[in-house]
Amino acid sequence: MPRINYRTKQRDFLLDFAKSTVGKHFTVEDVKAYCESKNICMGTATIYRSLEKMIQDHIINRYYLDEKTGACFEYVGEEDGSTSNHFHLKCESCGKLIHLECHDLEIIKSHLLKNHGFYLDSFKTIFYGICKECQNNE
Amino acid sequence: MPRINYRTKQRDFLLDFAKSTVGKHFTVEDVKAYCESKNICMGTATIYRSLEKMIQDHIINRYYLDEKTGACFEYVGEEDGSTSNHFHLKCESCGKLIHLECHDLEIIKSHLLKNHGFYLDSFKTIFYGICKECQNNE
DNA sequence: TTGCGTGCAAAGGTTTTGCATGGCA
DNA sequence: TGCCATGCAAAACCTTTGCACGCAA
Repeated sequence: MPRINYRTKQRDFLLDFAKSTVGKHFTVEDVKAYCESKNICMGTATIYRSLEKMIQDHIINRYYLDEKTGACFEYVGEEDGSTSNHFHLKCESCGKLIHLECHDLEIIKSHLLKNHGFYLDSFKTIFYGICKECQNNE
Repeated sequence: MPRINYRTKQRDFLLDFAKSTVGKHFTVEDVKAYCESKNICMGTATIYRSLEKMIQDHIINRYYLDEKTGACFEYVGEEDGSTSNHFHLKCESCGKLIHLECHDLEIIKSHLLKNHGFYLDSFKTIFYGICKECQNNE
């Protein structure tokens, strides 16, 4: 596959949209809807191919949720790779994505590395569960 | 949808298969292959419908990995949900899924709950990173 | 000019649904 | 006997691929 990224209208557009969703996630369906609302034509294949490249460039992260059909994407381009104590919590009830800065959770990384030889990628990993608000509502 | 679970050959068969995979996960494809090897006929729709019911009955758990290979299922019927210490580690390099039983990781759950009010679903959460073997190869 | 990027359509794979039949309670 | 469960096939969906053309470098 090609390695070079040409700068195109579509790529710029998609990148702008992704940036506008910081702290949330979006789906391919969301991109399509946004394109339609802006009267911009972008083929489905292009969306998938562009997203795929951005994933490989670590600009975007992809993950799958249980409730939804289809993949979810999240913009992570501006995050500092050295902040290894940034974690993502995803509420399975309300869908909210929580960005958590917590030094204590460093113990997870070191424990996994020392005791199990596993280097944790805290950017990619998403902790699923139930947030405080949703616990109270139940 | 119907609430009652009739006891049928197919359901028993599927449950037996699920139990035989404790500590690992399986896919719909695995179920099909097992059926074929045992010369038992079970339609794809039946597999999906039965699995769906078992999920609702909390007998099995479903989660999605990054590859487009479809859903993964795991038998959890005999585990105690309140003290579950079963975690999933996924190697981003070789793709291996490691099922890890580790009491020490309980500290993650309690820390997230006490300090951040977040109830961690350790069945659904997948820790992404690099396994020991792949670290040595690099 | 080169060859990556794009749009369209078709293909591929997974999961769901409709319907008639089978089988548990 | 009532009604859920099943098998088959088709449909619904999401995602990928093939191909010709467009466009950035």
